[in-house]
Amino acid sequence: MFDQINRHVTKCTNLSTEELAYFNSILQYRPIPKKTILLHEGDICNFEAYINKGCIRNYYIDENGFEVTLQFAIEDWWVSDIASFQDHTPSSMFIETLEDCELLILSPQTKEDLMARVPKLERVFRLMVQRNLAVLQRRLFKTISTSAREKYLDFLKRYPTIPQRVAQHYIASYLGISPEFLSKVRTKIARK
Amino acid sequence: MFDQINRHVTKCTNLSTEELAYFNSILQYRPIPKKTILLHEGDICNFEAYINKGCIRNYYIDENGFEVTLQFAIEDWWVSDIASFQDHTPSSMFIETLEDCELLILSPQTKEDLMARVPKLERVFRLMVQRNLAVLQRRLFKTISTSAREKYLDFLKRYPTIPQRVAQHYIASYLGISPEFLSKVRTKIARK
DNA sequence: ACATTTTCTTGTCATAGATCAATGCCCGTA
DNA sequence: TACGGGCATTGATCTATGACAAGAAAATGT
Repeated sequence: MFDQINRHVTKCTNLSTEELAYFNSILQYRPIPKKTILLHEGDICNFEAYINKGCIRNYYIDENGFEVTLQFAIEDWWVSDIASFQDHTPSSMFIETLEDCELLILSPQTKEDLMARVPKLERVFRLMVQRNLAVLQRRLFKTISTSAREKYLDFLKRYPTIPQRVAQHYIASYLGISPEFLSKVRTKIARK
Repeated sequence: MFDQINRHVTKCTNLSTEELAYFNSILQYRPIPKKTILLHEGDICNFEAYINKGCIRNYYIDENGFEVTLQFAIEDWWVSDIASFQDHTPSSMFIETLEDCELLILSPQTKEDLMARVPKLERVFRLMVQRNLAVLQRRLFKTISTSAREKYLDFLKRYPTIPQRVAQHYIASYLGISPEFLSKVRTKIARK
């Protein structure tokens, strides 16, 4: 059950058996059914969840009720609203399971304890956030500078497994285009 | 000369006088004239720079030669291409001074040393990156979900001092709209 | 297997914003 | 004081994408 997450965490540092055991002991295992909203806008995010199995997205809802998907997360990813989690401030996003999931969860307190007891993990988490940031920077750039078609093709290249797992209108909301237009883009691509 | 950066760094942790002294001793002071390109696409970013004075932007150039400004940075901010800096991989962005600047610089090696010697700073830098990430998440959301007008008004609210310091076409490239259209948006706002 | 809901497609029309071109402005340099 | 080069503005088109509507297809539960 912890194999996957342990491999993940030790990718960029090495931990002793005791450290790993401690780490695993504080993770809370939670199976969650699909279509469950784990975090509502306005809530304070009290989890940082490693996905052992399943698929999750987090998204915003704008003033007109339109959803903007910030991220899809699948096996071996973490999901959270870091800002809300860190500062205990109300979140402005939603987090929702798209499939039945198995999660390994850190609460703010256990994470603090963990960092205090295994300081090496501070670095691991920093690197994780950095990677996240780099990915998001690139995405903003692409969002601003390319057409719907290119964004979709780029998405397929980077996340080839996602389209088989989630409904297309979610992908549209990730790309920042309407579902109808995504459909048109797809038929055009298919025709060629 | 180090007052500002020391206040900045001790905002979320407290360091002993020796730790601070060590930190300051490894910072490299560099005055840089305006319009200097500090990092070219393809280069490996070998600095993480704290801005003591001045204004900097980093930006991408797309396949059609259009610039997309990722970020303006002024006093009390850090600039770098973290991904390139961390992994020693070629950067895909440019970093350019917009005014004469005074920088305090970390190289990858000195940063490693610093982290090893003052582990508390690991946390400080993680929090910095997290904050960055949260800001960028919000920006992506706004970029996707709002009109040029709203984005501009939002920009004015969040960064009220920037417009006085940088040319308008830079702001347009930050907002992801053409300079001409920004001009039109502005006149419309002014008329009301 | 059927009914109901959700998702996807296709068409028409509307619009925010891009592109291009022309003009004037400001500012640094000689 | 004049001149040249970037900037900003304005107006006239053009285009990618959105909005709406209706139907087809696929998924879901009973």
